[in-house]
Amino acid sequence: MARAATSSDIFNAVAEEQRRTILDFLAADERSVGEIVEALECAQPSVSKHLKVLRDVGLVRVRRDGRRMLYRTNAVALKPLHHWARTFEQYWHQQLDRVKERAERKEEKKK
Amino acid sequence: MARAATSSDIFNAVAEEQRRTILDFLAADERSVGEIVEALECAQPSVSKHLKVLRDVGLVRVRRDGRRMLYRTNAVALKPLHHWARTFEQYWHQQLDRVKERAERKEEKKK
DNA sequence: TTTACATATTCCTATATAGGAATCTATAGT
DNA sequence: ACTATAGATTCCTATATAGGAATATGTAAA
Repeated sequence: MARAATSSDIFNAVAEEQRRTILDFLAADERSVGEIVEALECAQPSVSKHLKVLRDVGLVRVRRDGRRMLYRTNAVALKPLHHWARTFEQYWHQQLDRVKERAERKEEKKK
Repeated sequence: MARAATSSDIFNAVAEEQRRTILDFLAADERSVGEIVEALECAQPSVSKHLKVLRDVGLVRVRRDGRRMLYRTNAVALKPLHHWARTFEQYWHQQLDRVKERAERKEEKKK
């Protein structure tokens, strides 16, 4: 079997760096495709394809304005990613604590 | 060009669901490959391959115990993912606020 | 040193890109 | 009705899987 489709879920969709950059760029305000192309210095068809993937998984919303399409990040759709990463917070605190302890024991020995 | 390698960064590595499940499973305690195979109901070679990807990006650590290999999640390596997702927190709060406002305006009209 | 057990690696195949080029579609202006 | 502009879609290709089967490697026990 091949890798899961990029548009099968948000994890696969944001695996591509350009798509993360697009989400960053569209987070605060809506922007046209042309503005994204200029900001990313990326070919227009590539941007359109990335936007389709992001649309398919609900990470961006679109509305038409004349002949331009205005895209905007749908931040809420990133919650599952944030939530998953967050479940590991407790463990990395533990890890840092262990590092600290070791450093402190070393200090003790010096004395 | 094809998709970036799964082992090119943590975002690509965790795009695969099985690999996320493995990270969940190895978060609290170290486990042998056999235990992972049993827990995931996944073929042993597949698990070994997933573990290699996770090792390559630093998401798991290994140590040998006799003829078993004990793996454990290196939670700290997930921080960049958490941090990136977190930058959108402010935006989804704004979104939820807008939804709330709309609901409240509706309530007002009813009266 | 055989034998058994635990993992890792190799080989194979179907599939899904990402990017570039070319083309199609839709809307606005004249 | 034309023409120009903004985006979307299609076609093409090199590349990287994920999973299954078979095999190799490494360690422990008899």
